[in-house]
Amino acid sequence: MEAFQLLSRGGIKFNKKKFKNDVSLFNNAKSSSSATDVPLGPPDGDLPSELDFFKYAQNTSVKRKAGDSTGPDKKRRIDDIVDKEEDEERQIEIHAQESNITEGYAKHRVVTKGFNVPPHANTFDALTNRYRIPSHLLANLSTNGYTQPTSIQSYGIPILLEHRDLAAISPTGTGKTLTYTFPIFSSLGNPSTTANSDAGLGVRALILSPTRELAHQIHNECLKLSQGRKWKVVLFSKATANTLTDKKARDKVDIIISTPLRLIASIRSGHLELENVRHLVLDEADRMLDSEFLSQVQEIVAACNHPKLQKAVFSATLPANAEKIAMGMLNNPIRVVVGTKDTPLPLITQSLTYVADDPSKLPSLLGYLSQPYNPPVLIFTSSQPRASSLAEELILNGISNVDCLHAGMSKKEREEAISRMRKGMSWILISTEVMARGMDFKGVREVINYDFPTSVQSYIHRIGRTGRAGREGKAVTFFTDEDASYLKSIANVILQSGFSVPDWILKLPKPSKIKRRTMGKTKRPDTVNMARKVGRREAIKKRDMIAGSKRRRETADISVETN
DNA sequence: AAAAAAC
Repeated sequence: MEAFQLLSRGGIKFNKKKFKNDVSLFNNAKSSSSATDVPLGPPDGDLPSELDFFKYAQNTSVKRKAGDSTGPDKKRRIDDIVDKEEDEERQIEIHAQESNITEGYAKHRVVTKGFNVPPHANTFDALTNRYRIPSHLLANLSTNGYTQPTSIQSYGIPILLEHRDLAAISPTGTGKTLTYTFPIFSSLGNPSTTANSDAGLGVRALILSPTRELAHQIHNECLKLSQGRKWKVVLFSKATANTLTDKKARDKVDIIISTPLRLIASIRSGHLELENVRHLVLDEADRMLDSEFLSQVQEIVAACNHPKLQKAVFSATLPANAEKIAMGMLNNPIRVVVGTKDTPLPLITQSLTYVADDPSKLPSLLGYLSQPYNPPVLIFTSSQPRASSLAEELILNGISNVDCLHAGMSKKEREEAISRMRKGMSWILISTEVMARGMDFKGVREVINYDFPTSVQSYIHRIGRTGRAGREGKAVTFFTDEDASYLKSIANVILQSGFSVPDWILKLPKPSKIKRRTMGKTKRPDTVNMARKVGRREAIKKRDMIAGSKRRRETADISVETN
């Protein structure tokens, strides 16, 4: 049934002319459970490209040279030395193969690059044959439902277990967190609280995250793996930092998960030593290495001065400049790319919706929400005030269970919003970029980009909040005339994922730098003010029109899964 | 390339 619905939804909904006459025509792609509402599928009997995951897996061409494969490491691999290539005057082996691991429906291509890449492990059992994995760790895997490693896990875990540096690029929702937490717990020896002669005391693993929420989520994952042993895994905050001002207390810590600035505050105040850290992980690496975070991260990396420090960076996206910085930080790194770089999961059905201008967005959204949809829905705006005001606006329009989350809110408010989301109590969460990366809400099946994302990376991470762990998802992106400058690049991403995009968008010229600059300066008004000025009348009309929407929604296909 | 997030 799910597959049928996905099949029926189609790709791009776009109708510029009609919009000018009637806002309501822009109630876009529905996901109804009622069979009568479901439009007919594509006329041809072929599998639509969005469901043809194998095609997706083959999307990227890899240069193949026939013949020569007589590398020194040939025996490490039975099947897959595909290519050799000169890279920065060094001979680097390229291993490429179709992974035989199925994640949902998707088959991912995995490409590794680097010296002496350890063979991957297709099962967790294969890992135990090759490495000494503590039994409690294996037990915790199965208790938490990890039966089969994902692609990134089967490649990344052996690499990290052999204490190699790693740059891992794998799509959203494919199990990156476990890829680095598992080897940490496996390699850490004994908790600092017990006899631990070889590795010394104190924090020996450090995981950095760009947001508090993601750090919190990583901490939860660590707790799952640490069950039954006395690991001290600290989610670093002002409060926890204050419990560690005593060196004796710090010596009991094994793992710290933190945002950069919080950690730096403790280093500078002399209340934290990182010289025994053997595992350093940058999650959302490209974000952590962009201009605002870079110097902070560099300061932390410099403080981790243990000679056996292992560094690993993870992300679903890694643009060239970020990769360059990352590779410069790593020592003899192995690079693993799962799937096609900078391409979202094929499980996410993507579409673009034209909404003319900013004032038209609210009526369009209300129209969208008057149709049956799958809560909880995650909605992205471009700024904190716009997130808050849109939340108010939806509530004013009689939509219940609306939550808002941005970094301008208090820690407590943020935690409560997350908690309601996890419990399935929110139907709609309106947020900024703070929620764009890493957050794993298994129930989220729809993402709406109310404001256009300002980068391809942002787009990929935002829509990656759905379609997690092999589930289907749906992503709708509003665009206005103002978004023309970025439209083409996002449209290319959608095209690359196997969905169709109107021709005229792909033919858009590259916007001049001057234009881009002026566009960046046009300030978007709050959605509230905007609604008062222009959209209010339509909004009220719409509200009356959709007064029955609650009734309708109750009969809609509501399946909220909680974590 | 640009806003948000980090304390």
